[in-house]
Amino acid sequence: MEKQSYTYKYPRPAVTTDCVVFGFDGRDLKILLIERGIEPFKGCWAFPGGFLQMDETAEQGALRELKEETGLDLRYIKQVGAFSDVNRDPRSRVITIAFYALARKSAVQGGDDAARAQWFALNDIPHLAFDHDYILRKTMDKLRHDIHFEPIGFGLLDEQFTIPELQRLYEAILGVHFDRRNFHKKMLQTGILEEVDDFEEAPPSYFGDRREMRSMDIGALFGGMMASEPKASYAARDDDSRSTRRWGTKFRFNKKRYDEFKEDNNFKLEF
Amino acid sequence: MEKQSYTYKYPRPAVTTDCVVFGFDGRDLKILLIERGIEPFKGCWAFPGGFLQMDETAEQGALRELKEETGLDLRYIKQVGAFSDVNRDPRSRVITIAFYALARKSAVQGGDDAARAQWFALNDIPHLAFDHDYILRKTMDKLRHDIHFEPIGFGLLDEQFTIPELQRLYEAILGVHFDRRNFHKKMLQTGILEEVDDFEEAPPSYFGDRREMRSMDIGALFGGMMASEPKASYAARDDDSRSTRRWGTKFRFNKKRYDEFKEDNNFKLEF
DNA sequence: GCAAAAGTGTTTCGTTTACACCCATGC
DNA sequence: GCATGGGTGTAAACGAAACACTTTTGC
Repeated sequence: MEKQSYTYKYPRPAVTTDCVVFGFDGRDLKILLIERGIEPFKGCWAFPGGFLQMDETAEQGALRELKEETGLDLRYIKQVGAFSDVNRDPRSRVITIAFYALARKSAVQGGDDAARAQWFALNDIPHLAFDHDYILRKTMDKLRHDIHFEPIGFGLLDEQFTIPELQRLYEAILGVHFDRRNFHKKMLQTGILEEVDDFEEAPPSYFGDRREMRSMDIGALFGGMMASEPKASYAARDDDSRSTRRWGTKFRFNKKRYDEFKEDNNFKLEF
Repeated sequence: MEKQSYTYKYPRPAVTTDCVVFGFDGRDLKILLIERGIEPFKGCWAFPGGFLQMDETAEQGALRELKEETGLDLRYIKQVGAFSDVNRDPRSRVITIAFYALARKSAVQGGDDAARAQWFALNDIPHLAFDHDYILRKTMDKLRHDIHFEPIGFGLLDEQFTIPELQRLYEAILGVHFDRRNFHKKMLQTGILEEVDDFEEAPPSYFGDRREMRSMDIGALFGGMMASEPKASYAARDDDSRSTRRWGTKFRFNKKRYDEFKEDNNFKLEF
């Protein structure tokens, strides 16, 4: 790699990206941090991130850095905003564009590929490098706000989850407690959840079709109206010796229903 | 003018700011645009904005450019976000940080200091330079969202305003129609408005024809939409001793009450 | 006098909240 | 069988939506 340099007529700030990665282990909301190996703030913890390259958007840059530094290969991030305080980096003028991302439970529990990446529970965050404390506050504000309007929670759970798991997540993010029954009711009322058969690791093709069908039926039922009972008959089905569980019902997020729901509500939805 | 240059080890994108300035003339929501005098997009309309300087935050830069280009001296802007598409500027890699700002009615009607600045009604926006069409869409989305949670409307009206004026503004922003009585009630019960004595410096007929304008405008606007019911008319009884106006009650935004209200509602308020 | 806008109160309806019981599971 | 957590129904309270009449002002 030969040494190059780039010259401009006017001074330019450097531009970096930072990514606040949220994870949820079933109890606490967590954040993925990197221990800095170089000055400034060597030894401090910071968000994964780095300098933006010329051929990538900020989103792409944030995802690339995230992968490089933590091994996490995510798809979806959401911009929090640009942070441009003049002295936020002691070396020189650096503007950062911050994002947040959601990692599924399995990613949180699966080890960290990167040596110096580590998950921290939200109430146990160390003092962070640069203005990352401030960025974190702003990002939390945004997450707490966003979760009321976008199906964010589902990005933090595995594809299949139970309503109580979802509730614990909401409570962890918002720091409040919901009534079990009302939460359950409200979530189902939106119609954006579809029930999933209990078979966690069903043989692919044989049960695959069947699960698909059943999901559609349930979806249609909920979409219709909730006046009375989703008393879906658990009739003759499922005599399986090991899975006679009548609770622990798994659901999954149905994007199609969500989009419809959004339109029906003129894009003003609330969770 | 001496020629200088700045050299960096790695390439850097240029960073600009852009400011979407909203105004409201009593009828339409408007946006302040600048006609570009140079390439690229010479002759096209664009948001006021320009290159960020090294000693100012993005907010400061946006306000500075706004003042330089339009004469508007505002205080408060809100960040929309960074736009970083690789090819959004045909010249080179330029990232922009976009903001929106709110200008009071009087600023809208007061002429534009800058030769090439002009207000455009929202439904009459020309095709804009760069990705400003896209930025505008995103900014509108954000404004429509924000107005439910922050006392944005008041920044677009003069310090004193009537409830119907406020309602027209909300309707212009959100593109919906509210019931007069419910709107009135809801706004008052938030407690963040305080009534202003009628006799306070009513700036006389300088803007006298504004009322006329307004009536006409409203008539035209509602011509097809007034679904129901101003029923019978009643004879005017002029036995009232004082012919002081019994309507046209002015209110003003009470920031202190607003802050209290916000706390009472745990910062989750809705308008 | 007439048209158009502003101000006000009540009823209806739907949503949210509060709350109790029974069933599965694991120890 | 006991503790823990999951699943469901229902009534009360609250807030939002629908809705009519009266007065002021300008012409």
